[in-house]
Amino acid sequence: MATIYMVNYWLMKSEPNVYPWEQLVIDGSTHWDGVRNYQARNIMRDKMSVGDFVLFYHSNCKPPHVAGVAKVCKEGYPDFTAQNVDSKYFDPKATPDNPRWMMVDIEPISALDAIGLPDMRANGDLEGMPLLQRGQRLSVQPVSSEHFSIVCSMGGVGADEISRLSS
DNA sequence: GCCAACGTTGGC
DNA sequence: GCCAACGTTGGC
Repeated sequence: MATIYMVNYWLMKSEPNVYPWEQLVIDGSTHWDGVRNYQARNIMRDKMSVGDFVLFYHSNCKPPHVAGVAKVCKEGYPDFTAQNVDSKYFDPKATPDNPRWMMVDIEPISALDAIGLPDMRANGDLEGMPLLQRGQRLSVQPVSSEHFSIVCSMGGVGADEISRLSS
């Protein structure tokens, strides 16, 4: 009997002057530290699974854009930077018993031609995408499989090609 | 640099 | 538990 694995899709924001897509490619994988928002934490802790796809989004730049596709390669575990007094992400309320903040690891799958936020807004097929909602600030957010495919296509890589590259 | 939208903090 | 003050995010 075959086991069906549910693959989910996400979008994660990073400021290019803090941690750009190019650095992820150099590193080969990275732990997504520094998330200090409960909603985003809960997604990483409860929802993300190994094999899930991630749109890697560059925020706070002109224009903001999706830069590539990554894949979750390690499921939620404590964000150790919260317990490091020397880290800018240090949180005195985080302890070994109650780490408070969680992270996942991701690895790059494929670069995309930069897909600017204005282009995404202009694409009616992306209507309803959380990223495009007014006032949304979540740094880790869900993406539907349909929207994921559309964004990949806009970036010059078919979703089937993404699947092939990730296996 | 502005500011809208949110999230968090802490006094009461 | 309310809510004002404050801090942060992030597009513009």
